[in-house]
Amino acid sequence: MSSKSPLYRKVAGDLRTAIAAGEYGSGARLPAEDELARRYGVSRGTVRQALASLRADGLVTSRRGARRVVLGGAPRLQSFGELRSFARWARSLGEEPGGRTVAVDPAEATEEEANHLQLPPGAGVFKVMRVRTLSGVPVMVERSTYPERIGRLVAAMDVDEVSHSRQLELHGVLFTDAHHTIDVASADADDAKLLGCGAGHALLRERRRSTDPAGTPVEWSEDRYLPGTVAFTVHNSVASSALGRQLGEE
Amino acid sequence: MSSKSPLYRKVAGDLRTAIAAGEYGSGARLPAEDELARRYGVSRGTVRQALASLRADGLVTSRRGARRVVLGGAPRLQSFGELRSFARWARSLGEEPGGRTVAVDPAEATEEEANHLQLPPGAGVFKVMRVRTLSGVPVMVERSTYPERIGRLVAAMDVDEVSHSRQLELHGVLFTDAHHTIDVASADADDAKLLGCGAGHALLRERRRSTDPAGTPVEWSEDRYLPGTVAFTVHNSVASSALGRQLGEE
DNA sequence: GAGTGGTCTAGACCACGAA
DNA sequence: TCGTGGTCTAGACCACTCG
Repeated sequence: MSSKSPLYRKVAGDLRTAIAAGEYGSGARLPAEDELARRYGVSRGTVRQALASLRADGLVTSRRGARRVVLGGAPRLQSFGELRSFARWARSLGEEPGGRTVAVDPAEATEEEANHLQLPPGAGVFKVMRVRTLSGVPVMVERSTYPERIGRLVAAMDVDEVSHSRQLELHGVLFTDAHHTIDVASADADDAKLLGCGAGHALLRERRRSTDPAGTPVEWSEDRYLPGTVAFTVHNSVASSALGRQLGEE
Repeated sequence: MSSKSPLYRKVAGDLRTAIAAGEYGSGARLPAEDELARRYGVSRGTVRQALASLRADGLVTSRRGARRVVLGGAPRLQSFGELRSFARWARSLGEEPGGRTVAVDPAEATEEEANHLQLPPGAGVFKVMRVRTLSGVPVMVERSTYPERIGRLVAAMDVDEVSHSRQLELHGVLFTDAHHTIDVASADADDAKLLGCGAGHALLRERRRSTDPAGTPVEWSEDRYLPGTVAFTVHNSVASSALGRQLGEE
């Protein structure tokens, strides 16, 4: 039982489990911070850190003067609570992820690409197109642009490699932050062929810029999903929650 | 200058301003926590609270051992960093929001509605349909379902009232948490007429369940946007960031 | 090895909610 | 009024990064 993970994780994990198990029905009040601190033999600050994480995930409310209340947890689909690769996300839903690389092209970065990857205009990049499947069924076309160093690693991978991000991790390339933009796009000829829909068919589009722990951009990607196969979910709250997430800016 | 807002807000605000003003170029390193604490005459904990908020918004990285790095901030579109009403969001972009109520109907909650609003099956609700405009151009159809008490307040409002949420605030009804699901839907006859598109046209759909500070559901809404008029943006990071946001769960 | 962020403690005072 | 969460302090030790 040697635990190398922080205490607040243990506390948060226990509370998540208890909530998931229905020990606190929807609308029930959580124990007070002091009570939890006593129960776990930790300081109140540590308990608050655990609770902040539940709050960020939209599992509980919190306001001054009243105990925290358990929110009726809707089942999560593609939650943005934490950055996760397609493969890891699929597996967490009990689906079997797949992927096949359709094209790998060295190229010079367009102005937009150079901008997103913070490279000089015309710098060398690798463009990779992949079909992603869930249990064998094509659901998404992924077009990623990588800086040269990373692109080389991707280009060397098997075309049927399921998780590029896993492989890149093994080479010391980490994806730790991402900024996503979601809207609707129209299927082009490639999309239509790969997804088996008509050209011009509307697709759910997610564009993503991922960075490593040092803040260096490592990937610029555009994913197009067949409608009905996935949905994205996000939780939100007004300014001034526990431990000061989110500011407000008016 | 009597400030009733917390200290960490002041610190966070200053840092945001400095970053926005380009005082720390993209990739630059922020001052150390101790340095900021000394500079503002506050404790390190307070500085960390401020920095956690920047982290949550995707403005900076943070990892043990190295100074925080400023991320190249992409311009935000419809950011989910903080819960904001359509009207407030539009104004923050310099657009002029508008809205016209098309229909208000008392009804019995369907099973789905009762579920989302945590009401008994068949409870009385109000269903409200509205067209939302940006600078006079229709961009979205909003179908909201309210519990009876709140629905009555909405039903009593002027059909041209721009911000229902603002009015509800004045009546003591607060929206503090929301859970969003984003996908693609197809325009029905109402959508087509109100948005001026063809029936069957693909729309960007956001479904939302909002709750008040006590965790009581106050609104269940389905918004359908004309593609190209708005996009949603979200920021994300892997587990274990400053002040323990997000857990990970494997 | 020095600097830095991550975790944790043990206090304190205040603002707010509920009884 | 009393319990509760929000804010804040002043320390401490450790794990990690970087020169």
